[in-house]
Amino acid sequence: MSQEPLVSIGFVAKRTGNAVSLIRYYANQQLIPFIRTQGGSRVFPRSVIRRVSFILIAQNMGYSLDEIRQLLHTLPDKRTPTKSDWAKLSRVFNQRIEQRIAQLNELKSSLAGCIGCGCLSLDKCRLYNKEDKMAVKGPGARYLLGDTPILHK
Amino acid sequence: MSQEPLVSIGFVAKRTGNAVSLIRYYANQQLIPFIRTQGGSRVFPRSVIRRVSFILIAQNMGYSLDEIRQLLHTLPDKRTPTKSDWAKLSRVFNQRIEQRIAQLNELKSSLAGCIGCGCLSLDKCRLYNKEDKMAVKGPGARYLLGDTPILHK
DNA sequence: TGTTGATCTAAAGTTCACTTTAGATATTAA
DNA sequence: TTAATATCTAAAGTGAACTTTAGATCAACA
Repeated sequence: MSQEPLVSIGFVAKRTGNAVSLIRYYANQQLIPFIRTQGGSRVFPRSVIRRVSFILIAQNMGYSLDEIRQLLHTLPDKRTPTKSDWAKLSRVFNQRIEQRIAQLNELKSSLAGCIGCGCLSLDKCRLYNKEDKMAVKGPGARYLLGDTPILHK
Repeated sequence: MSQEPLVSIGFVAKRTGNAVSLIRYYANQQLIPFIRTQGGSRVFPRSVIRRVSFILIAQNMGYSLDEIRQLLHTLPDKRTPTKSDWAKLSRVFNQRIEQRIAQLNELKSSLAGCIGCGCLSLDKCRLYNKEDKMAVKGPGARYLLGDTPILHK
């Protein structure tokens, strides 16, 4: 396959700061590649450390493991991902970060507008979630910070 | 108690864009106040709509329902929260938003530094999580984006 | 008055993301 | 070689945040 050095599950666990059971779980979930020794133990290309790190960050960003699996499928299976493979992936990722930051900024001003100053107008206060999975988990539209329009007269 | 208009569970559900079961759940979880009609139905002060909205936003920010319960306990039990009650709460909240934005910006530059440009140095790439609950769920330190120092020679 | 539709309860079920358990086999270090 | 440590599997358990189910009661209106 590749000349990449192979590492044990314990090594990966320690290096990424996680439990061995988690690494095994990710392996079983097809999130990280591995091969077996003659004895049956999993061994991993060293690059899975990077991959696990990516998974953790993506989770922190609100991606589910399923979505992460999709994302990682853009990486090559047969060879060790190169810098440019990762770079491509991280560009997508960066967009999400930007999006999320924008969202939080919006939230901030909404809070200021709706709660802070006491403006209760529906127009200004109601934030409509437009299908952004990262914004609000779960399906369907949700009205945020929307108090009743009755107060609005 | 108060002269605030009372609304049904279905009304709250519709107004906040959620299932009735969720509103009932939050009520049972002591996240939103309610009283009973003679017949046994829950009725809510209209202000719970605002409260529910707050819960949804806070969840989106990464707070657990437990933490949200804590946050909401700073609101008055006996009277309808005033603008300044909410304002106080939203200040705390705003700090978290700021924090989170800062964190995402850090993540962005780390991604640029570690993945984008191919710098694999451990010093630059490893992000140590310092107990920030919002940053990374789960206990203990996690090393993010940390690939091996061996490549660093 | 009847009949829809809303609400009730308690308990069980669901999904996600893991961890734990138990007993077996492998690998490494002394 | 022996003992300690690491890893294996399959299955069950966990906790958070809900939803679903079933059967009963309540409320609104034609």
